[in-house]
Amino acid sequence: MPEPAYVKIAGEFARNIHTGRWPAKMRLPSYSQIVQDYGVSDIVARKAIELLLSQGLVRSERRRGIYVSDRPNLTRISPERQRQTPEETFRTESDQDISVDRTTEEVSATEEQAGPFGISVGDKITLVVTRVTEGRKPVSISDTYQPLGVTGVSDATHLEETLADRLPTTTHAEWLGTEPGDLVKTVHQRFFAQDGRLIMMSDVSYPRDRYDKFLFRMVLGESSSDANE
Amino acid sequence: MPEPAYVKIAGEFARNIHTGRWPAKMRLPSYSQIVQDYGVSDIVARKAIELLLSQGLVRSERRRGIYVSDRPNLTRISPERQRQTPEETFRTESDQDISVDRTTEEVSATEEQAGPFGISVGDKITLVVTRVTEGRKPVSISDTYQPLGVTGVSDATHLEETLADRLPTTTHAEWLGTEPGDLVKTVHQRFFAQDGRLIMMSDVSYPRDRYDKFLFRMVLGESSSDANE
DNA sequence: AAGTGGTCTAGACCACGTG
DNA sequence: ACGTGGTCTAGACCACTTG
Repeated sequence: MPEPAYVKIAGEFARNIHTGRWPAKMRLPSYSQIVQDYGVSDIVARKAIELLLSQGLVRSERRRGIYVSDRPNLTRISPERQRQTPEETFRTESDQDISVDRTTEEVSATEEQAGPFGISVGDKITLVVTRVTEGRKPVSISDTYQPLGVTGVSDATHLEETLADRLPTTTHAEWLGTEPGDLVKTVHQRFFAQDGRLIMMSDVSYPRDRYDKFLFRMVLGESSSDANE
Repeated sequence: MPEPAYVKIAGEFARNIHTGRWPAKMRLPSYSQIVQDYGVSDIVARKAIELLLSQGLVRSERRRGIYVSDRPNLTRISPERQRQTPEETFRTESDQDISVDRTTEEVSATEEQAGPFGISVGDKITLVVTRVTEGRKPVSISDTYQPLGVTGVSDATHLEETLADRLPTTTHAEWLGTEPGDLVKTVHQRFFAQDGRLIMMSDVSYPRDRYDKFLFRMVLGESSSDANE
């Protein structure tokens, strides 16, 4: 039960990236190169790269090559980012051109929105789709729902964020340019007012190589016992 | 550019699981079964299963089979769980036998602990290793560090949790019984006192199929602007 | 003895980007 | 024209579990 070849190769590559020996955006050796360099077969090289892809360390551009992620150590921090506009948030994360595009429309609430908002299916709500690019590369797309008349979240005092790995909706997949079968990081947000009323809901998708980790700052209630799980 | 065969198969299986047609713990068709049923090759069947594995919908038991996750819809909720002991937390998540084992020792702080705690490398600190099993299956292992003399986190008022997908440490991998190259969900916790002092740090690992999603409840600061990213 | 999941080899075709 | 990443086939061996 020795370490499989693809784990060994992936480990070596990961170390190169973490230590900075392989800088951001560097092109990795191609599959055929790896096959030659390490004397392994095609599939071993692919499994190694796939391991890096699922950790978000590298990104694949079809027919061009595999590249080290743009910022392999970026952390998404909540809830601070909610006090800023997306422009501000992404600008602090980046040294490149950020572009934010919003489209607003009125749609009929489905079961998914009607339930949490406490309205009826078919009731009109506002949908804002926000698309963010960084230096021409899409980095985020979100669907934001609010009841008519409500604008912004200045009344919100509490935020719930749910993080999961999901197959993106077709709309999100198209915008992010992911391959069929590619998972994305999804953040589902719910903003609540002081009285517990739901003010806004948002579904955000990020490509897997966007963030290395997700940080959440929380306030603890009265008595916390021993914490370790 | 049609949908690849393995995405189609994985989608079909995922639907079966989400709708409950395939109940928790059910054994999936074996690779050779899938090959026959769908008239595809070995590698297509494997890529399909792998897609489910990375979403945590199924779990693989070597030489036994692929099984639907025990609770394919479980959510890990913070910070509520910090007010409970691990026994209580996992008990509410489960209908099975929960066993929690703790070992305490004194170790020398490495750079990783010394920095955040504001002590010197080599200073003694307390390390508590907590191992949790559910019905004989390991579901969590954590390394908890505290300065000597500090016990518990009753003074903590703030909690930071960082979520990431990582290759586990050897200790964690052994306990969880993961295969080489398997990623795990890691939660890095930091407990702070009112004055901002770091009281406790903890590194927790979960197998990929333990939680479907991670929920975090946060309090928003004064002025929140428009939130969509 | 048969079946299983995990690893691996040696090929192949396609659509597209680059030089 | 060539190299690229993505998909796919048809084999193989191993170590172990199950009947």
